[in-house]
Amino acid sequence: MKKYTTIKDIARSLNVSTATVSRALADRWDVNAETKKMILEEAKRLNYRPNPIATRLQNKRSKTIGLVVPEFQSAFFPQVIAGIQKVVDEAGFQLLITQSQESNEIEAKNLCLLEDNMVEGILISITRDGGNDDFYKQLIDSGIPMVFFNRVPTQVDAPKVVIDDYKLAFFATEHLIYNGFKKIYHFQGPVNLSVAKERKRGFINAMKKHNKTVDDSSIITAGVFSEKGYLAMQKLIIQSDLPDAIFCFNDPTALGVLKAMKEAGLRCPEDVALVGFSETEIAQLIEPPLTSIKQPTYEIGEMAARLLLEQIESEGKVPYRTESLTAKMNVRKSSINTRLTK
Amino acid sequence: MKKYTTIKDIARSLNVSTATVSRALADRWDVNAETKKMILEEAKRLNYRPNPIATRLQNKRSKTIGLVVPEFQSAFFPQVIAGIQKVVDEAGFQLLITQSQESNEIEAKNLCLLEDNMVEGILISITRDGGNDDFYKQLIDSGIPMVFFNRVPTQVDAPKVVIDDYKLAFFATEHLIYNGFKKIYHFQGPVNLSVAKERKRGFINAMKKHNKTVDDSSIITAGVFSEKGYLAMQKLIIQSDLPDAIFCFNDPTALGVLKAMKEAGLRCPEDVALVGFSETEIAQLIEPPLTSIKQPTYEIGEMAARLLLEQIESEGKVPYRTESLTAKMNVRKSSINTRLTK
DNA sequence: CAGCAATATGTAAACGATTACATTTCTTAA
DNA sequence: TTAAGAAATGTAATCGTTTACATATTGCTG
Repeated sequence: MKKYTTIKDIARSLNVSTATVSRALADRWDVNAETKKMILEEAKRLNYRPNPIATRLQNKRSKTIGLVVPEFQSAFFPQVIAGIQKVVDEAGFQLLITQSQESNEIEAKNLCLLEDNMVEGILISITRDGGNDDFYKQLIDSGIPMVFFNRVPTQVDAPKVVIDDYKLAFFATEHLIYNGFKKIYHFQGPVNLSVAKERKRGFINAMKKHNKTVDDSSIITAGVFSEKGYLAMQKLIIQSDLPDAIFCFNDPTALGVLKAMKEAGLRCPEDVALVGFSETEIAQLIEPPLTSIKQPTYEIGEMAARLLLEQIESEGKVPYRTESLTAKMNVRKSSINTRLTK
Repeated sequence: MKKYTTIKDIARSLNVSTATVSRALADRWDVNAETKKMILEEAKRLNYRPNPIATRLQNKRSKTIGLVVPEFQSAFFPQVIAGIQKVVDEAGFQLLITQSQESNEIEAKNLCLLEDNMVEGILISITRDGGNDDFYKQLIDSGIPMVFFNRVPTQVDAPKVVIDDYKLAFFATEHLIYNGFKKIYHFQGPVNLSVAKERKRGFINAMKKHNKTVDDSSIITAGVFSEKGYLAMQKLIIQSDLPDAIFCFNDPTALGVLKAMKEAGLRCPEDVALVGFSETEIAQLIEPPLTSIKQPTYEIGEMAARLLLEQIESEGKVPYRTESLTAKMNVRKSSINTRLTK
């Protein structure tokens, strides 16, 4: 095990008390300028580094915040994490990152782990199965602030960071309608997820506004991964029940749909147009480039971290608020009606 | 701030000393069975949880290992991290994840942070600029074991986990040659990266073996991101200096190349065939599906974590070893010579 | 010159846990 | 009967840092 220089080493070598050293290093007013200089020099010479563990024990603060995300295979969460990291680093906190792998059980285990590590607050985006509402409430009651982002529980009262999924789903659907597509389907996400519900609601209301019928057959559950989109689309192709446009819950789903289409010799957007959601770099790289909703991923992370730090510093005295960030629809070739433009 | 139950609370409430409580909780032999039972019950009643910070200070072990990756926007590192997490969790260690953002400076900062947090070991994949060799050596000398994976330094003596980049690059190139492509180029990665050097070496030697000339014009530097591949390909197109196949350093580069090709009306593989490296899910989803080398990402993470734990537990008494895992080439449409098959 | 700030430093307790050593009580063998 | 050992528990130091309080020295005012 490595031997570190401690405050005692400095004190001994300089014949002063550890208290003085501590004060000098903390740059307090009540220590002689010369002594301070001497101590700082000696500290440098001995390559002194404060032991954060001791500091934390003394200050009764872990200076750590916990993070729980469903996964980080897709590009979305890594980008959010980058934003979180920045804010958390600047505030001198550390980040403990965990993955729930879309399982409520693992999520609960992760939360316990974070609690055991005395995190001062928790950032979380819940699993697609809806998470552990009671546990969240318990943690918050016990004094650990939580901030939810992106995937948030409806029944828990806490700060949240979201985008206006409803509005953007509405826009996306209207965009397809204005482009002259007649038979529009929605491939919805996991039914337990509030974001999925909101996007679906946006789709339905936009359709209704334009007097288009929405029935059971026009809303198909297709999960979060490309595989599910692929299978769902294959099924439609076999049934010969093809819409002329699909608004997908997210980009991976849309990519899966596209794959199934290509295999069946269908062309996008000529045969079926597509719109995705929460785009990543790939949207622009594939053929055809995919129309999608660009979420401010980095900013979501920053904002969530800020709200949490706010709760921590204020010791829960600041009222909860929900921040809704604006996203943007990027129209690309996959949703342009070629018949209309000709 | 939350109030936790401590060992003192239990001791006080039961009128025993903290030493006895500590011993009972650690399940030592020298404590009366009844006392032990009483203490365990009281601990449960008071919902006692040991304070990990105090334990670490006392034991001088942080039970934490640090991780430094260049980024986690691409799918590669997140998958590796998943493998690391598993092993590290099982060993009862925690993982402190940091990102160097491909900058040597940030990497050095991250390493300092990890050192300050008394991590017991470090897992690292270095930046594309070649990292901080001297710093690594210094850390290892000071007693912090390090294990390098994927992107490893050549000058530092330490355990490493890699795949046989040379061999697979050789195979990939031969695959293109066997497919009858005549003019084959290599878009190489950052010149400071050993993996880039190895892949280039594989390319060159495969070409030589088959008596094909390799000159300056057939090896083009294109970095790690799709943007660079895109720009490099645009340049070739403008110069009308088109090969009939390109072996790319990685998939993002290949995707960038593909984008430039599509914009120029070129078709893959008919006009230019492509092979990528270290594939992710997208390789199968794009059109045409991309031939690429599939790395055992999860296993790389597991192996790296295991080697590190081995170093930690043995206190550096186990000799260093380099593990080379096997990767696999997945041949897809992007590299099939259509002229040949007809 | 008494008395009081202001300045600078030291002493010691504290954070929560662990553990070497000391102490007490009880067995047990010679 | 007694010395030695086992069994169970307590005392106090320790990890590295912070800080309330005590102390000592100096300068300044009336």
